[in-house]
This record gives sequence, structure tokens and C-alpha cells, in this order.
Amino acid sequence: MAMDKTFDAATAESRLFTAWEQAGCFTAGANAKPEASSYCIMIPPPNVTGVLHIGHAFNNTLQDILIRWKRMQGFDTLWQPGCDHAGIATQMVVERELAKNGEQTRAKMGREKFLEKVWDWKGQSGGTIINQLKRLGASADFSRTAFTMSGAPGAPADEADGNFHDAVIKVFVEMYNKGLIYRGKRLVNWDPHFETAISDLEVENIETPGHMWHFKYPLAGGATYTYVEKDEDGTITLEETRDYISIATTRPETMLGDGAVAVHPSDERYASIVGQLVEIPVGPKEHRRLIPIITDEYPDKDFGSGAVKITGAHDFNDYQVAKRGGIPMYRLMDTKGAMRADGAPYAEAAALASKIGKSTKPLFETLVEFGAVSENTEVSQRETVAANFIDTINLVPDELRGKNRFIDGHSEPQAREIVVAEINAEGLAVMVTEVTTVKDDDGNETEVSNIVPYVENKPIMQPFGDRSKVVIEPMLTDQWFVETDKIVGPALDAVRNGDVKILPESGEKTYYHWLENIEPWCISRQLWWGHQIPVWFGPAVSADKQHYTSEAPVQFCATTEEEAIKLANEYYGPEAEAYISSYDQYQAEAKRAEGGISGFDDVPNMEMHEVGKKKRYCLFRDPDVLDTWFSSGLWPIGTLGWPNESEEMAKYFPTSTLITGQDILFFWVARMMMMQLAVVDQVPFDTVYLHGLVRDAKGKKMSKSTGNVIDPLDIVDEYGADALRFSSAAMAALGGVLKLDMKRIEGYRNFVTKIWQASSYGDNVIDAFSAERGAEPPKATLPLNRWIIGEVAKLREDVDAGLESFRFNDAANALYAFFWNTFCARYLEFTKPIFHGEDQAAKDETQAVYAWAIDQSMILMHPIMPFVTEEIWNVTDGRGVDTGDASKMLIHAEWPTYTAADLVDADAEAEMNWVIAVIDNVRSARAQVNVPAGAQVPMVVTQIDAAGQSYWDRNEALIKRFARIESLTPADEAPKGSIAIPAPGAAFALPLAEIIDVAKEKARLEKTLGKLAKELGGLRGRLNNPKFADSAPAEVVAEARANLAAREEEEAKIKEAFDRLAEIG
RNA sequence: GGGCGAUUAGCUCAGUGGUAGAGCACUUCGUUGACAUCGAAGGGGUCACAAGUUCGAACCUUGUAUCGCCCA
Repeated sequence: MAMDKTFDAATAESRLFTAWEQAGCFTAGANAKPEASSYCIMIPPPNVTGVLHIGHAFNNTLQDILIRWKRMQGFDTLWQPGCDHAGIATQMVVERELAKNGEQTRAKMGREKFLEKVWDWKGQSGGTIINQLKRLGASADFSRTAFTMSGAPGAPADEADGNFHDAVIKVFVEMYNKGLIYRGKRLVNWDPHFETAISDLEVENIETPGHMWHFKYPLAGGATYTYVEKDEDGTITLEETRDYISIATTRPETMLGDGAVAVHPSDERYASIVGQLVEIPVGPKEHRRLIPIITDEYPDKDFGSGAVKITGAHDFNDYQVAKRGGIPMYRLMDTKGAMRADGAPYAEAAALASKIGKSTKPLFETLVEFGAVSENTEVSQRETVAANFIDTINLVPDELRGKNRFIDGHSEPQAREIVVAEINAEGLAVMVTEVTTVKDDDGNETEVSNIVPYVENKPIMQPFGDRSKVVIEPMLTDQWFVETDKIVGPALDAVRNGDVKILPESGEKTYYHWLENIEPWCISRQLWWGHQIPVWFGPAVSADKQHYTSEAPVQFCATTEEEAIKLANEYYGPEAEAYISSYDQYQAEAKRAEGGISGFDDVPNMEMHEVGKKKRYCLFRDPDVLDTWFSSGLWPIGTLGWPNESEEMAKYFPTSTLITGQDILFFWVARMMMMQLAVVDQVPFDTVYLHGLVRDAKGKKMSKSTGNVIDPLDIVDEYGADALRFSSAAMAALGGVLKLDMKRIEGYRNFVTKIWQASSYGDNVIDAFSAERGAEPPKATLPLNRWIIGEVAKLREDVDAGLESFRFNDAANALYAFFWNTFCARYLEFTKPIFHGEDQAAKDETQAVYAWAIDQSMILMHPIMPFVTEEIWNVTDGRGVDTGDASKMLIHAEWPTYTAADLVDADAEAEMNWVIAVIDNVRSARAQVNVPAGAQVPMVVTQIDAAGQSYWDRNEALIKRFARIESLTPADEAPKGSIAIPAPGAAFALPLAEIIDVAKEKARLEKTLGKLAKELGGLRGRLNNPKFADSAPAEVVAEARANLAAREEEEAKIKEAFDRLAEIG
């Protein structure tokens, strides 16, 4: 059948993809040989809200290349696709959707209704990205498409078949029972927009213009001290009496929650006042709170005044200091980042806090003394109980309550601005002299000195939520944590001992560095969309189970409500019973909505009820959900059916290769390692291939605001999926930066066309595909055919070597160079004289070899360019997708195993190299002396060895055609004024005295001689160095010798030609 | 400040000890029967700098400079 003029990617792609899918080509185990080893890739699950961007396209192309390659090799392959429920991102998208449609807000419709909406949305548009992957030719087993929320309560019937939810819950319970998960009041990153905690990794620190204010904290009771400053030599530079300590801060509004002022223990300037009390210079004058001056290693003597205010509830460094020093941590803000409005009036709260601040006893004892907590509290609970009490104290002055923490888009001054203004007004700012130049009416400039508050304008590192883009507030809240330091060991060992390989190797270093310094992982999120934490709270009872206590609630962690009740009943004893109240869960949420974010300790019904004779204890479930990465951390086992003992789990786990972006090494890769090892005690994969962000041609990040975003589907539309895929492979150098240049894609689109044209030549011109053919190379006698068969074998080795070492670029470049430069530019051209000749046997042989070489090229190119290759496979022989038979399609063709050692014929290779050298040398010489391209010229041979003569005899027609030689005449000497053509073992000349420019030809030869001289110099230098022969490997020395001989021969010929030319001018 | 990396042709990048490569761009020529989404021929690099190891360094070591990315 005659092939069309060009490959129509747009129509072919969907047709081919449908044929593959219908024939079941992608399903797990398709095309596997009996007893095959398995090869499994887990897709990094894209967000279910996502649309395909160029990074996905790149990432999934690499996965598809490996899967197609392994599938053709007969491995039992599984490429597992699916999506991540992406808690924050999805909740955000659906909320935006609701707002757009004028529906009720999330808060108004409530949890259950909202979750229904999310599932609706997921059902309607959740599959977008998976369908987009198909446009790339992704051959994942779509019948197994997984979802990290499948099987969760509330999932619609058609979503409930998976059991990912069960896996997540089971892991949580197991880890809880092993003591790897705990709940505690810790300082976490709080996102005031989404009103949830987020993990360290979800925070982006961005340098932002900020201010550093300097304030005076007066010593209590008007005390004074002598403040002395010295320079490096110990000379006193300043000595004065002060009644204050100077503090620098970028966050004045947090002064309200200060628990102490800290100085370095070795700081002599403040040694005399350590232990004294200072007054926080904010809030109503009559209720000023006193806090102690303490010592801690944290303050930097050389930074600011050397003294630091300690606000444990709103700063990570201060938190550590406060923990070390038992300093109370007063939370000042609510879930929206506004100043708290709950609790007792300021006067009362400040008085209590002041008393606490003055106490020299440990915090718990102090609180017992004030009757705030019970001295009977169990020792293990004391810290929690004390912290919970402290958290009820609202130290925000009445007039600031409900205001935002800083101005951030508000028109009115907010807490920060008001606090600063009040301190300045009271004269407690540190003052400096500022000199400004003013012009009077006559234009005369005068310098004016003003005493002004000392405020430095300086960039500060400000934390932002990676999703919400709002300023993150460190907030002291109750959260769930994974005790990462307990599970990190095996994850580190697995990479250290080589069980898991991370590529490029630098990724391993980064991995070690992070895991060796890992922090507890905050896994609870105050969201609705996600896996709800399987812990139920109940009231604590006394040891004799007779009465309720005010201690922190008891946790019952279980996979189901029934289990939780069972656990609770065991705890409460036979005379009581537990029941579940969803009402109380809502109470807890409502409490949080009002700004109470610390816990559920005093949720109304959280106590026992006497019903008849039996005590009843109300349980309610923690309303929080798990961090999305907690569930995606279980992606490998979760998608394979764990915790059931599934066949897939046995076959495909541990999986083989993970291909993902460097940016989620910590988020995902490290966590999968830790969790799989913690849960099933096996590594999740053998090899991790990390790649960078795909950037634009100039190396800039693609972003909507820059307007340089390239939509991969636009590329597919314009250039075809194969061109995009080939570009991806060619860009994928290990550790390389990924700059996507449209020019390059265009170039690979041209390559696709080239492949098509070469096939079309085989089909339409030489009719190569009509004969039967198989995987074995045809019997060939012609050196040309024997040579190309060997070249194909070399290519097979190169492609396999590239893919085996994840050097996709090497594989791609080998294919490109072979097909364009060797197959098309040489072999295809060289077949032409045969088909224009009369030798039928030669024609038959060449048809067969041509067809075989095309077949093999299609096979070897298929993993990278599945569409054009499958289409050619189909069109050139009526095989393939048109049959509907998977076993006949290229996608399931047998990957070759022949080697260069099997198929390379050294004689044929030498012959073809000689022929090519002669042609190239003639062409080069002709072009340089401006012989018209079309002109047929005579050639003279002055010297030729036996091998050369036989090469010539066998290839005369070919050489004459491509070098445009009309005749070859032997001569003793080259005619005067001819152009020299050296070749290995031969010397030719073109007698063109009448048309050439002698000076030009001399210049050409001189240039060649110059190059040769340089090369010869290097070679001789090496060979004359006795140490070289002694130390270098024998083959390197031999190669250098051979090289030298060849160059010397060439030089001699050119010198001779040059001398001859010199005779005539 | 800590960690990781980069610096090679005009541009984008390969190149893991044997003397420099690709694509694009550029110059000249060419509508020769697969292909102008093409063909032929060419120009172009002190491999950031410095010192060291080595018979031999773009490659290994150390330092310097500049630029990225990640974490504080």
C-alpha cells in the first residue's frame, strides 16, 4: 500500500491509542513472557484537581519509555496510574467553584454536604489529567486507575471499590500503636487563610521588605544599672546608667505574649540584671505585665542589642528557648491570624499572667498554687495540663481584640501598627538622630537633625503558605505528629547500603542531609477533605474508674467506631459504657471556628452522664484529617491492594523505578521510604530517578505571571506527541537542567517526518516491504547490506545501554544520529544505484535488508516515539493495529537482543568507511574550490593498495554517483594543477587545472596541513615520551601509533600535492 | 549562614582520565527521482580562573570568582 506523503499525527494518534487500549496492550502483565520478572512503575499521582503541565508531560514520558521498553522485552510490567486527593488544593478549588456558582459557603453547608460537593466535583472533572496523559501516549494500566481517597466514607458507589482509605487508616492505627504517632501541643506553621496547620515543607520562605523596631523594656520598679559597651580591644566606648533593656523585633504585636527577655549567659552588659523583672511596654499602663530576664544560648550578642524577647507561642526560636526555660507561651491569635477575642477581659488575664511571670517556681507548681490546675494531675499529664491552662489566657488588650495581627491589606491600623504607635507615644522607642536636608523657599538647603524612633528598614525572611500565599503564623496548637526520628533509620540505611539507588547521585546527598536532620512531621490538617484521623476522644477517669477527672482527654485509636467503642469500654470498665456522639465532634469544630484552636478539653458534653445505673461516656472523633502526603506516602502498597494479601502486591512489590521531580524528594520519596519500611519492612522501589523542573528556553521558571507557560497539549497539537516525547528524552541528561526550546521540538518533529519519508521510500520507491520478513537479519552478501546490519546491532546496544543507565538522552541521540546520519544520509542513498541497476539478486537482498533495518529501527524507536513507529509498522505490511491483534502490533513486538559481536562485519565496515571517505573527500574538495555541484568531473588515481582497489571495483558506480565522478584514470603522477584527494591506502586527484584557482587550492591544502601538523605534534609528543609507552594502556598506545601512521600518510600526500601545485604558481 | 550543584561554540546543552561533540543559529552552494519539515560544503571553543595529582586533565584534588537551587 502506498504511504501518504506525510505522517498525520493529529488523526493517527487517537486512532492508534484507541487500538492499543482496545486490544488490552497496557494491562498489567500484557506481553509478558512466561515466568517473566516483573517491572513496575508507580506514577507520581497528580492532584485530582490538576491539569497537565509540561513537568507532568516530561515525567510521564520517561516512565512510558521505560514501561514500553520493558514490556517489549517481555517483562511482566505494571505502570500504575492514579490521582492524589490533594487536600488543600482540592478544597480550595471546590470552594472557589461554590463561590463562582453562588452556592453556600463551605462553613454554611457543613462538613457532610461539602464533602458531597467535593465528590461530585471529583466525579465530573477529576479525570481530566488522566485523559490528558493519554494524549502523550502514556501506556499505563488505566483499568487500575487509583485514587488516594477511594473507599473513604462518603465516597459515591462508583468510587468505593478501592481500599486506599482502609490502607491509610490501618497504617495510622498501627503506627499509633507502635508509638510512632502522637498528639501534642507544639508550635506549628499555621495557615490563616485555610485555617489549618501545615508542615515545614509546605512553607516557602521569601525575602520580603520588613522593619526592625527597637524598644525599651523598663526595669521593674524603676531599677537602674550601668550599661557598658566595649570595642574589640576592650576599650569602653559607651557607659551610661539605664533603667531599661533594649529589644529589637520585627513583630511588635507579639510583644503582648512575651514570656521573658533572654540574653546570652556570657553577655557582660546585662549580667548584673539577669533575674530581674522588666515591664512589657505595651497594653494599658495600669496592667503592665512583668517578665523575667533570663539567660539562654540562643541570643546573639552581636545582633541588635543582644537581648531578645521570648514569645514562645509565635516564634520557632523563642519556642525552643521557652521550652528550655519553662517560660509560659501565650497564644495571641485565632485561626484567622486575628488577635484573640475570647476569654476573660484583659485586666484579669494580665494580672494572672503577671503573677505567673513573677513566680520563681516551675510553671506547673505555680499554677497549682493559683488553683488553676489540680495537684493530683498525673505526672505524665502535667505539662499538657499546664500548657492547656496557659492557652486559655488571652493577653490581647481589649481594644486590640479581633483586630488583624498586622495591616496586610486592611485600611485601618491593626495590632502591629497600634502597638508601635502607642510605644512611640509613650517614649519607649529607642531614639536615633536622623539628619535630613530641607530646602527653604529660596532653595537654600539646610541640614536638620531630628530625634526619631529607631526603625531599620531591612529585608526579612517571611514564611508564606505554598498554596494560600498568605503569611504563615507560628502557632501553638494541638496536632498529630509522626515521630520521624524513630522511623528514619531504615530509610537512611536502605540508601546507604545500596538497596535503593537515587539518581543523580547528588540526590542521595540531599536525601541524607534532610533525613539526618529530620523534624517531627505534623500530619493533622484542620480541613474536611481528607482521611479523617481515626482517633476518638473520651473523658479521662480516675484510676479506680469511679469519677471523671479534668485531665487531658483519653484517646482511642481504632480502624472503626465499633473498635473505638470496644477500646473505650475496656478503659471505662464493666460498669460503664461508651457511645459515639457526632454532635460533640461538631461542637469541637464549632469551638475551633470561634477561635479556640487548642483542643477539645472542655467541649460541652465531654463528660459522663448517669443514665439509670450505668455511667455513659461520650466519645467523639477527632475532626481533623491527615496530611495528603501521609496517604500518598503509602501509594506503592495502597495501590497494590495492601492490607489485603493481593496477587499484585506479591508480584509487583517492591516496585522497580520511581521517576519524579527533585522538588518532592522530601515531600514524597523520603516519606514513602520511611513509611513502607515502617509498615511492611520493605523498600518501596529499587531506583529513584530525580529530574529538575522543566523551564523555558531561557531557563526561567514557567509561570502564569511571566506568561511563559507552555501547554504540553498545544505542543502535541502542533508538532505531535512523538516530537514532544523525543524532546523530553533528549533533554533528560542525568542531573541536567531542563530547558524546553520550541526550536528543538520543531527539530524533532522534522525527525519524525524524516522517519516517515525513509519508510515511504522503502514502501513506494523500492517496494521493500512486500517480502516476508522476521526478526532475524536477512542473509546478505553485499558489503553495504552487511554494514548496515552491523550498524543496527550497534544501535541496539547503544539504546539499551542508554535506557539501562537512565541516560535517556544517550538513547535518543543514538537513535537520531543513526537514523538521520547513517541510515538516511548513507545507507538509503547508497541503495539507489542498486535499484537503478540491473542486478536482481542485489535488489532482492537490499529490499529485504532495507525492510529489516526499518523494522528494527521502528522497534528501537518505539519506546520514545510510539505513534509514528506503530503507524509505519502498520502501514508497511498490513500488520499492526489494523488487525486488532495485540500480538501483531509494534507495541508488543519482540525487543531484539543481537549484539555488535554477532552482526558487525569488520570487512564490510572497513569497505564502507573507505567508500564514504573517498566520497566525502571529493565532495569537500570540490565544494572548497567551487567546482559546480552538478558538474561531472574526471578523476585520476596515482596510488592505490589492493584493498582500496577491490573497494573501488565493488563500489565504483556508487562512488561515481555520489562524488560526481565521470571516470577514473590511473596515472603515475597527478597532473599539474590538480586537486589532491587523499584516501586511506590511496591517492586520487581531480585534474581541473583549467577551472580551479591555484591560489585557493594552495590555501585549502595549507589549512589542512596546519590542522594535521597540530594533530601530529600532539601524537608525536605523546609517543616520544617514554613514560607514555610505559604507563598508558597498550591499546591506547597502539591506537596512537596507528593514528600517527594514518596522519603521516595523509600529510605526505598533501605535501606532495602542494609541491606539485607550487610548480605552476 | 549551612547543604547541593553549575560555569564547554553565538544560543541551548552532551561529554566520569587518552587531546572537543550535538542540535539550533550563521556563511556558501543546491528545486539531482524519500524528504525544502530537505540536501552538500564550511566557519566558529585557552572547556570560568589559579595551583596541584598524572605519561596524559573539560573530566580527579584544592583554592578563587560568578550564577543557580534547597534549607535556615
